[in-house]
Parts: sequence; structure tokens; C-alpha cells
Amino acid sequence: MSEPNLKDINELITTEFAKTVEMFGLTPSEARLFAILYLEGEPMTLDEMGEALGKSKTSMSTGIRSLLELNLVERVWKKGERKDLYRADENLYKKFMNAFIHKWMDATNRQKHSLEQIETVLSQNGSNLPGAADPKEVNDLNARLKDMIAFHQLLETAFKKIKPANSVSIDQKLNS
Amino acid sequence: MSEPNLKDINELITTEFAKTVEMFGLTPSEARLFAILYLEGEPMTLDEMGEALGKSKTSMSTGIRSLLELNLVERVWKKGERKDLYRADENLYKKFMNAFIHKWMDATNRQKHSLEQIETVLSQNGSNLPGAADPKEVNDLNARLKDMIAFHQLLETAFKKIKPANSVSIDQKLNS
DNA sequence: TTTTTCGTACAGTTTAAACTGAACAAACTT
DNA sequence: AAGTTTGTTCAGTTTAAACTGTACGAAAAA
Repeated sequence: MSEPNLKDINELITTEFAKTVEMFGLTPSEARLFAILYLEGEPMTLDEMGEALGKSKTSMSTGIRSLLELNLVERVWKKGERKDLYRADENLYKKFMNAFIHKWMDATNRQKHSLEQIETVLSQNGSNLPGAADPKEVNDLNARLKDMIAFHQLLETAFKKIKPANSVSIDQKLNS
Repeated sequence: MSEPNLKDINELITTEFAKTVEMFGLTPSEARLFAILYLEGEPMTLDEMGEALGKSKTSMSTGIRSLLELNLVERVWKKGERKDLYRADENLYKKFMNAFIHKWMDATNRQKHSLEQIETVLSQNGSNLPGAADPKEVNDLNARLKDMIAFHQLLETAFKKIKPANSVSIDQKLNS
């Protein structure tokens, strides 16, 4: 292999880091945009991002909006600069985890509640349900429901375990 | 709202549960297939799944393969049955977590190693890199790399925290 | 004021994913 | 043996996502 140049190395890092970011549910495009932004360190304009990724400014605009909604990126103000500037926040790790843990916990909780509500309906309307050929069918369904709810409960507990706020601060870990 | 029938309730449960499953990176189709399968409880054939979801058998075949590869579903043998039977495993929760925790940990580890390798290259080829306008540029890049590697380390630690203690064993299967 | 520079909305296009039906091989039934 | 049944491969289609360029409003510059 010939001598690596800086461009190639940046490319490699971006690709690897983007893979990790994708694990959190971001699309490849969003992940790559975030990786570029984080690797750059300095706040970037839409034009710079488009240049770096070889895509249109429109595409960058929508991409950035997604990242903003996820709180993974923030808009930055700079004196004398007309263009919008965005950067991957300094406090990256905590912010990153927080964004997704919370998102997942909220979703899990919401779905758990839905299931519990269904469980209530099912137990109230008890046996006189139209479409139930067999009381056993209702029983089985109830059992499954309970299992699902328990599953959601376990998920919540698991998420809680890795939620930064509960554990030792990430900054402290970094300095250990 | 008029009296709910069993069909509607099943529909609701499936939809809610599928949402949760989607959080783990499954496509909506895969998630729904899994939800149907789990809710049914009994092993199902491809035809039954297709019927339940209103999709072709071909589609079910590919969908089931995905779930099999994720170890979320297993093939079941039944005496006198020619068709393949699949079911969402009894030991669902543990299996589910295991599948994804391992997958994520492996991926994280792989990407961390890649970054560490890049870090090595960067420190060896030190300052004489073509394309580097500024030695500060290389320093900054190095700092970012270290941050990314630390991030991956933290992710690994977090995953480890929620990993079920023991992986799925034959004994568990036998006693289920 | 007019002109330029931004960011975004929108319509249209390109690209990728999901899905289907026909065809086929393997296994089973008769 | 011939005829079914079953799962999967493959080619083609449908559907959804990503992306682009034009157009336009808002804000800054001239």
C-alpha cells in the first residue's frame, strides 16, 4: 500500500464512524453527515457539507434538520457570518446517548401503555367478545399480552441502566 | 366506539408490538411478521403468515429468513406436517436481547478496532503526510480519533451492562 | 431602492427497497 | 412411474426513499 494521504484517512474514519452512528437508527446519509460534521470539529455551512459529501445543498438542508430534531447537532452563531453554521456538539457522548435512550424509553413506555389499555378492554369485555370461537383463545391472548407488557417493562429497566443521568457522568469516565 | 371484536384487538396488539420491535432495527415488514408470529403463539406456515399479512408466500419466505438469521425465530418440526413451521421462540425476551446486544457489541468492537488501526497509521506516518497543509490539522484529527475511540469504548460498556448474564443454552430450551 | 445571498418548499427524477408471479428443483403422494 | 405440494430463485413491477434543480421569500448588501 502506498503512502496514505490525509484525504484518504479522513474518508476511512468517516466511513467507520458512520457505521456506528447507523446502529442508532440513522440512515446512511444522516450518519455520514453527522460523521463529517463531527470529524471536522469546526462549525460548517450547508455549502461546505454539500461540498464534502458531493450532494446538493437542499439535501444538506433536510439532513441537518433531521439531526437537529434528534439534538445531535446544533446551530451556531458566528459574528459576521451570514450563512447558517452547524456543529456536532462538544458534549457529544452524553448528548448522543441521551437522545436515543430517551427516545427509546418514551417509545417503549408509550407502547406499553397501549398494550395495558388493550389488556383492560380485554378483561372488561371478558368472555362476550364477538369473533371469539373459544374462551381459550381469549385466555391465550391475555397471556401473550402479559408477556409483551413484561417485555416492555424489562426494556425500560435495561434502558434505565445505561441512561447517563443515573450512572457516573461520562465526563468522569473519560478522565479515568 | 362499538364493541371491539377479537380481530380488531389482535390487529391493535400487533401494531403496537411491531413498533417496539422496529426500534431494534427491523423493517416494518419484518417487525410485523415477527409480531404476528409471536402473538399467534403456535408455529405457523408460510401460507398462514401470508394469509395473516395479506402478502405473497415469496415475501414471507424472505422475511422469515431475515428473522432466522437474527435468531428471533426458529423452525419447528411437527409430525405429519409437510410444510415448514416457524415460531417466535418461547424464551423470547432473553433471546431477543441477546441477539441485538451481541450484534451491536460486535459491530462496535469492529469499528473501534478500525479506528485504532487508523490511529496507529496516523501516529507512525506522523508529520510527513501528503495533503496535510498544517501539522495542527493532524493533531486535531488525532484528538478527534481518540474521542471517537473513547466513545466506542463507552458504548461497549453500556451494552455490557444490559447484556443478560448467560447466553442462551440448551438447558433453557429443554426446560421451556 | 435594486441586487445579491441565503435557506427551504416543491415538483420531478433517480435510486433502492419491497413485493409479486412464474418457473423450477426437491421432496412427498399416489 | 407420474402427479402434487412446497420453498426458493429470478425477473419484473410497484412503492417508497433520497436526491436534485428551480423557484421563491427573507434578509443583507449595494
